[in-house]
Amino acid sequence: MSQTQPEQPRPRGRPRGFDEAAALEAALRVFWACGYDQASVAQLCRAAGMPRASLYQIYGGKEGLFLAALDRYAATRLALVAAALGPRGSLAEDLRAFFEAVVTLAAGGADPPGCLISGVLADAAMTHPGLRAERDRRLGVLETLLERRFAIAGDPADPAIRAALAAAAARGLVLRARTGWDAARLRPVAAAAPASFAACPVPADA
Amino acid sequence: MSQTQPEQPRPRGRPRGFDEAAALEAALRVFWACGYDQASVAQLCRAAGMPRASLYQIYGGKEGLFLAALDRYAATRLALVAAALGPRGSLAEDLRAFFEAVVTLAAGGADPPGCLISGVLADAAMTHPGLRAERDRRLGVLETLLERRFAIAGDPADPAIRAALAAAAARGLVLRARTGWDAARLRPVAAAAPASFAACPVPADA
DNA sequence: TGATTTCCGGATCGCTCGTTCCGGAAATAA
DNA sequence: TTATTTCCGGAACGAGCGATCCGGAAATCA
Repeated sequence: MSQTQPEQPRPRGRPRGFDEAAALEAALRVFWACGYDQASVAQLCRAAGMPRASLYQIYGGKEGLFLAALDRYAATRLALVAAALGPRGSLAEDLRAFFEAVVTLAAGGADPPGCLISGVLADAAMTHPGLRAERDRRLGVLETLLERRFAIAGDPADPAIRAALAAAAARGLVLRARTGWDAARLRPVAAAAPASFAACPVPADA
Repeated sequence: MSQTQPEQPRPRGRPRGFDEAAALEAALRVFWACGYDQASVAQLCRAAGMPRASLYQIYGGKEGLFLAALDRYAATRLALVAAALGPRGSLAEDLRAFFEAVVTLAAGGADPPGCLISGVLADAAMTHPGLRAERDRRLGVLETLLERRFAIAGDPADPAIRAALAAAAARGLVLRARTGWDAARLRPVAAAAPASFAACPVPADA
């Protein structure tokens, strides 16, 4: 009861001198704040307290570290946004919670402004073909989540189109957060979104 | 009547061996396709048919060339989007023309996908402080245009908020264009936007 | 024609980057 | 202790970047 030994009794040689999870979190925030290309390996190692050699040993390189950071980002940040959608109240109520979660994520203050996926990853994928598939997969998640929620609400129009439009609005808000708009300025805009995307009965092709 | 001599009789020394307007247009497209940092001076000069020395002579450097490209972009591309807003018809009709112009600009096929301002400039400003003011000014133009149009329509709610939301949706569409969505895929989403932003009577704070 | 002004092509300079390599240090296993 | 395995700190490499410089070439002016 004095010690917990959840897994292996001990690795073999000299143990690591840094906390892997804390290092990944620090690297994630550097990528988030600076962007993929502008975050230098030296800066990442310094912030993470991780030796250069260990970065290449564990993640294979800068790109591998970035992919691991994306996983952590999805698990710790996007999970909150996804949970806000997930049906709890009316469509308008859940959309309200969703857009509020988006504003908190993008301009909450605790983390760098903007979004690691729609901002940093989407941009990095333009010049690093190895990140294209990751970008397409990660971006598609939001449309899928919204489409499911619209479908549950029995929305009369094509849920995929409503989802794509709501996702676009969310990403436009996030872009504004990255350009300096704070939460107080974004919140009234986000508050107007549910009425636009849920209250309107139908896109009205007539 | 055989020749037109609009301005100076002649510059003094050896004349330039390239067309300045065509060179700027070519540089604009390189920035648009590659991004600011990824567009190397060598690549810009090659595409523009402009010698390195002339670039520094005329524009002072890479950043000066980029600012000139932004001016050209606003004059030749954004003018179309602004004109679509009108006012020419009803609010819904003008919004329909606006979002269609946005899709054409961002995924029309003739130019690189995405937007030079909300994409390339917004990203470059993150790491080049000298571009921040330019970014804030250029981004604000769209909100201003939309706000004027909403105000003309006598929209019951705060026009600035409706404008910010519509601008966010437009930029989200543009982001999707940059990630590979073509015009055919974007158009139905854009077509659903006017009904969301114009038809709904009021954001409904109740 | 000769003098002057401007343009241009290429070499070069610092600088930063991601990556690799190597030897000493620290831990376990026998 | 001795042998073995793993981590770590720093030096070094090769490539690409933006920017500068210089001498020859091409045009106008006197």
